[in-house]
Amino acid sequence: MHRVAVLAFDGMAPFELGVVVEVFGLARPELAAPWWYELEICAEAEGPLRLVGGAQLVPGSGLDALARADTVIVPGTPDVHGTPSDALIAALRTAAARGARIVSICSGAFTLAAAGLLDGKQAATHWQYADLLRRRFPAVRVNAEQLYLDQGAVLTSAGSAAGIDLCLYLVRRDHGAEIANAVARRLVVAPHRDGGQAQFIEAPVAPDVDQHAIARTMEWACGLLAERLTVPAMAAHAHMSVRTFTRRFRAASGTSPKQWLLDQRVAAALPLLESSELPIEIVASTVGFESAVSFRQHFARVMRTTPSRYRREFGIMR
DNA sequence: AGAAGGGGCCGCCAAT
DNA sequence: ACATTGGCGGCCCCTT
Repeated sequence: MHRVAVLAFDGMAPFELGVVVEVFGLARPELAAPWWYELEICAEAEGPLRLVGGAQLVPGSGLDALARADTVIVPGTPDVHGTPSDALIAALRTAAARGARIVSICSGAFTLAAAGLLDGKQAATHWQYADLLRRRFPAVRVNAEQLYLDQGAVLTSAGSAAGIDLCLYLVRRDHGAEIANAVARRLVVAPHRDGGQAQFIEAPVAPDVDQHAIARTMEWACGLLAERLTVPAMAAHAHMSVRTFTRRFRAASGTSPKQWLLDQRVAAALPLLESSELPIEIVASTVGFESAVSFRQHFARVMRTTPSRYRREFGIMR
């Protein structure tokens, strides 16, 4: 059993709380995980806390929850210019010193930084706040490029939705990709999306209706990963010229078709690495790579490890 | 490991 | 006047 404590603040947005509840707060008896999480929503004040949108929240516990948590999650603070109370800072420091995993979402990085937990460490935050975070806490190495960053005991994530990616990543670390993918499927989100926030800066809101056409072609392509898929073939499936297809594809997804394909192939390889003992060569060709060499190359780019190291870490035969 | 060949990406622009 | 399309070409990165 693993206790997760998530902090709630007066004036917070309910979404980030919801993300954490979805991933850690729901029972998942269908998943065949040897253990699951126990979630506590806690707050400094006894509440009721006001949430953006007008609802009120009565937290289940106080800061004492941080003293028994294995993972502490700090969502975005409503006030990026303010300073957390001494009590909160002390509770966070104690938890960290005890060995608890400390996690922030969006502007929650400000709270961690104020507690000194990010000194000398790399940290992700929402791109709008990156400069402010740098200025207020020069000891923090702000990285505005990544969706989330794993610094071992301290993990930070960018905008609110990147909190989903980070929470799924934690599940992957704890239970392996197969379980994490199952949770992702239940939430109907991508099990893993690659790095950058740049795509969202360029296209903050998903554009128009032909999103749908692109999505259908993506789905079609996912079923044919093992085949030799070319961009012209995908364009033909979408009934578009190659030029229009690549243009719409980028607008809808933030990447190019080929890049997306490669990422999908890597993602498809994860469960094979985890729960089979197929040689790397076979895994590579099964998910559509022409050679093990290029598989290793793209695997490293996306996952920042080698396939065999990944298998050793997350494989069922661990 | 490193180089050559080829497909993919995207800025540019004329045409619609 | 303005937006969208799709061919072209050169650079880039993937593959071999």
